[in-house]
Amino acid sequence: MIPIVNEDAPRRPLRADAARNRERILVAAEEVFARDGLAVPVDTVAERAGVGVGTMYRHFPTKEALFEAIVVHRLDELLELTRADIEAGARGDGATDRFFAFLDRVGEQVSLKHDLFDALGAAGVDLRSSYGDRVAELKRAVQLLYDRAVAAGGIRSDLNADEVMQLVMGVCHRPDGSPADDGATRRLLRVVCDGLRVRS
Amino acid sequence: MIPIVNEDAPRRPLRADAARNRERILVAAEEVFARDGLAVPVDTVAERAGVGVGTMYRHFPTKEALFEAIVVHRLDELLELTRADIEAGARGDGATDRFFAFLDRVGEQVSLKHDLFDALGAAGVDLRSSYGDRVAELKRAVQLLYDRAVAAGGIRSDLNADEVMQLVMGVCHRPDGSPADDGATRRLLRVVCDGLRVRS
DNA sequence: CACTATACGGAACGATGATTCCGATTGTCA
DNA sequence: TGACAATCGGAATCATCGTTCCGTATAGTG
Repeated sequence: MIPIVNEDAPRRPLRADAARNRERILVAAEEVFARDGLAVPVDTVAERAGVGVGTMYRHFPTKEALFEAIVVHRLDELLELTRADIEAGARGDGATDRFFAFLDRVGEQVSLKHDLFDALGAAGVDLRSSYGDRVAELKRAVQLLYDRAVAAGGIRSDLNADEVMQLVMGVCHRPDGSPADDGATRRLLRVVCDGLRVRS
Repeated sequence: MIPIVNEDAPRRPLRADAARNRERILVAAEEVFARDGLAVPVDTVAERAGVGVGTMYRHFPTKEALFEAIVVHRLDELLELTRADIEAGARGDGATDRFFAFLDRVGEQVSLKHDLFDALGAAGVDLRSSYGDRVAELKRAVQLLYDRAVAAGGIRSDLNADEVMQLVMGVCHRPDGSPADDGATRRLLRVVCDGLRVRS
């Protein structure tokens, strides 16, 4: 129950070079994971950061840990936007459009950040990751916005948050070496959104 | 230009046990690749076939080669159905429904056979695989059925075969350890099809 | 400036998975 | 049935990748 050590308070400030390297590693990892997802070898990140692997492992005890650091950051950004959407809180006519705009945003992130896709994909399978609660929150947000749009009468009611996520993720995912986007992803997402609308 | 040996004609008939093992390997691979996709270790296939890895490698010089044998078979089945659809050849009212039924079939295969997904996904990236021409044919078929449905006035016209495939594949793909289906996939595909319809 | 705790780099290690090799086995044919 | 080529099985090998270790370098401090 009571943790032996307080993990939140750093024992002491990092040495200057250590702090610098930690930052470099995070920046490099953000780029590399975005491009190639979790599959990329750790050496790639280290090289890109201009740092030895040993250094990486001092800062992040495991590849997973580094990945999680990135993904948690990504999810926090996404949740920030989401909260804005929720609080803007249209329940009337705006609800449907707001929901679609939200899906657009999620879709854009997923198609841009390969790591987000991997994380959310894996999250479906195992929710015990350290960002599991954030994923749960995201899912709750999706469900809430979806329910509001349903209540506003704009979209079909026979889905749930998981299924909506599967639609967006599936459609917006871009396989590894695929060429530039030129708006195809957005167009596809629009097809899905049209499909969600109630038949007029 | 002229091949030194004719690869199509087997030098001599296979020995009885060899033929039996070859068949077992194919059966095992079909099951295992369907369940786990290309990611599964070759030993799993060998074990399932009740055969040593060495035996596998005598029959298929590479993991890729075995995988291709399976996928080519899968694609041929799919193309068979597709040709039936094409020749049934409705150009009028039926074209849209026929197109959707076709997508249903593709979606079902993709969600059932994990290997098909891997193969088609990779095919987008590198078309030089030995089944590349079959994929190309499938794509042509999709385009044809799509064009007919568009001509019949049933669906939107701003997509192409690649994009239609991406929609279906993304939506129907089932991540590795995911639970049983209970019709969710079909429901999602229906959303997509509704999205493809022209607004009434 | 010297001293030491901290941090660094990258070679070495361990696990996993594809592929190769070779002594043992077995089908086929006379 | 005996001989032999085809085939088999699975241990050994090679490559990749995550992780650990340890000798070296350096920021911080007096």
